[in-house]
Amino acid sequence: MHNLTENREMADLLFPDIDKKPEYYELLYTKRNLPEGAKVTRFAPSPTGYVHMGSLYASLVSERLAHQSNGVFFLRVEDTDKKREVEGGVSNIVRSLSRFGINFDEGVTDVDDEKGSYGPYKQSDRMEIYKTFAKRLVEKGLAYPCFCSEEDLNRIRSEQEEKKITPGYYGEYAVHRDFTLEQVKNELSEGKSFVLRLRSMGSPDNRFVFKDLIKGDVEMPENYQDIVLLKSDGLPTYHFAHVVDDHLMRTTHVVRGDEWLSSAPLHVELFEMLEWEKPYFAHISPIMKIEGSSKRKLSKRKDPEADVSFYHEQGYPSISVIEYLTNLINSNFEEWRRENPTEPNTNFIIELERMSVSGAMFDIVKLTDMSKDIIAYMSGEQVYDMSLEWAGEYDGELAGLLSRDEQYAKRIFSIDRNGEKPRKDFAKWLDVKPNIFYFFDELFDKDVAEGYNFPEGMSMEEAKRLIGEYEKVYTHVDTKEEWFARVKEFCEAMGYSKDVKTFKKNPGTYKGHVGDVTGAIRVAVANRRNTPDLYEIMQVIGEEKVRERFEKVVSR
RNA sequence: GGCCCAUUGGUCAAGUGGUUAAGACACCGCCCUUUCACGGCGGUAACAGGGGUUCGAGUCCCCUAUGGGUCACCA
Repeated sequence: MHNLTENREMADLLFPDIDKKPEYYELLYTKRNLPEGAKVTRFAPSPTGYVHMGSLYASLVSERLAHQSNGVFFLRVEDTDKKREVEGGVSNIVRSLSRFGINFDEGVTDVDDEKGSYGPYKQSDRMEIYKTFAKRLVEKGLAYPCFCSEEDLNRIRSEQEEKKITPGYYGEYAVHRDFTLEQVKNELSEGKSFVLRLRSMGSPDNRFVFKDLIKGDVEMPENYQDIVLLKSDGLPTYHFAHVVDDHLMRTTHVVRGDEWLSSAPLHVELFEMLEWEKPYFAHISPIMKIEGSSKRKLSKRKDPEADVSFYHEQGYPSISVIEYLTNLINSNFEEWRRENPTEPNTNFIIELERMSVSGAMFDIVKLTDMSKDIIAYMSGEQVYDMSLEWAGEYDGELAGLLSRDEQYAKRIFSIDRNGEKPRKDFAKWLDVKPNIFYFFDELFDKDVAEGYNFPEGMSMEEAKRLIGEYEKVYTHVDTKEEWFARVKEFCEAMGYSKDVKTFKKNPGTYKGHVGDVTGAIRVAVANRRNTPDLYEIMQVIGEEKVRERFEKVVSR
């Protein structure tokens, strides 16, 4: 171990341009003045632009934690790996999250824009800060330069593998750990680049208890690896940046994927070396996907549903996705929702302690079900607005039809929607077109061109007979009751029973029952065997078109 | 392989030593109904296995199995 003056000299040698002291930053980013219990959380993606379902999930937890406690939620961009960066990535992330109602109080707002007084919020703009703290670590003898090349490291690794011992840079393998000032000077004068490593004081034999808000108390060995703090390009590693940033930005709760749990001992060591108060940690389990009989993490490469933009494209209302995820966070959400059907989901208080410690399987069927419920309770007006907005982006033809006659479209969406038991035929806006196409002649004609879809067992001849006769008795101005009474009357005239029960009692005496007759009419009008209320449909379509459609069948 | 985490029905999950082991989705049946859907009622279905501790264990301990995470100058 070197002495104090030598450490100072080393620090100046390594960071000649750093003139600020850590104290400067401590004063610049003072403790936040927040109400008791307020949580400060963050979302810290790398700017690839891609937002994974798991990231949305984690950011939702963070966002709720902050906002339900009157705290602060901010966005920090972790762009310390230049290879990963994607152009437009940042704005894409911001846009994706804001679509889901996740908004930031502070942090990066766009490529070169940010708000808040704890910035910069982009790690690449914080170089001086990292170096200032790195320099302090060197001064304290807690960090040192390492001149190993990639080949050197590989050599060490293979030797360790051969000996079947834990790989890594530590102990006798930490070849530069005890380099003297002179030796360092020599390497530097040869123009060698270096990485800055932590001089770990831990030992694998020392165990400690790590407190995690979700996983509970986890007993783990201390960190003893001299991990890299600053890479040879001068940028910090995740570990170092996380500790420095979350301290300076005064994060109170670090919520992140549990893939970080195993490096938590390292982070703890760093916080302690820097003599900082540790934030609370919450490591959340990944969202899984079932494939055959095995579980695995929802994968960016294999699963389209892993990318949150998938839901936007399919037209799942973002609130559906959020409520589904909220239910995954705390499963008592469903119960709460039943008791509070109209409250915004943000009124539901999430609790980390109630989160599952193991990974939940992503269940798109359940999401679909929840989404149907959510859409079912929207007004026709809302459904119109939202599907039009979606269509504007993804289905020009549908958008055209919906905006051609707004009143007409709104009447379509209002069918069977405002009662106690609304229909649940849409889970996403992609479902709209196949369910309303028959209201538009051009789509209907195209559909019918491929053939009519009359009820099982009904011949085309019989269908033509029924429709031909029905055309004569159809009275457009009937009320719903009159209309249905007339249908029943018509059934008897045509040899069908006027209700299902009568038919079932004496199947031989009838050609069929009222359901078959209405089925034929329904197909003539909509070419679908299942639709919302038939009377309403005919009223919306209008007498002229209804008659045209009857004719179309008869003249087939 | 080392370290860490997990394991309640097909899925999400309640449950914190004494329960007929909730509920939701899915599935099946019945009812309602002009069809389908909606809705209502009901049903099938679970504590990974083995040892302990205890009067008593899904709940506590140990072992095994299985699954997951992590072991980079990536985050």
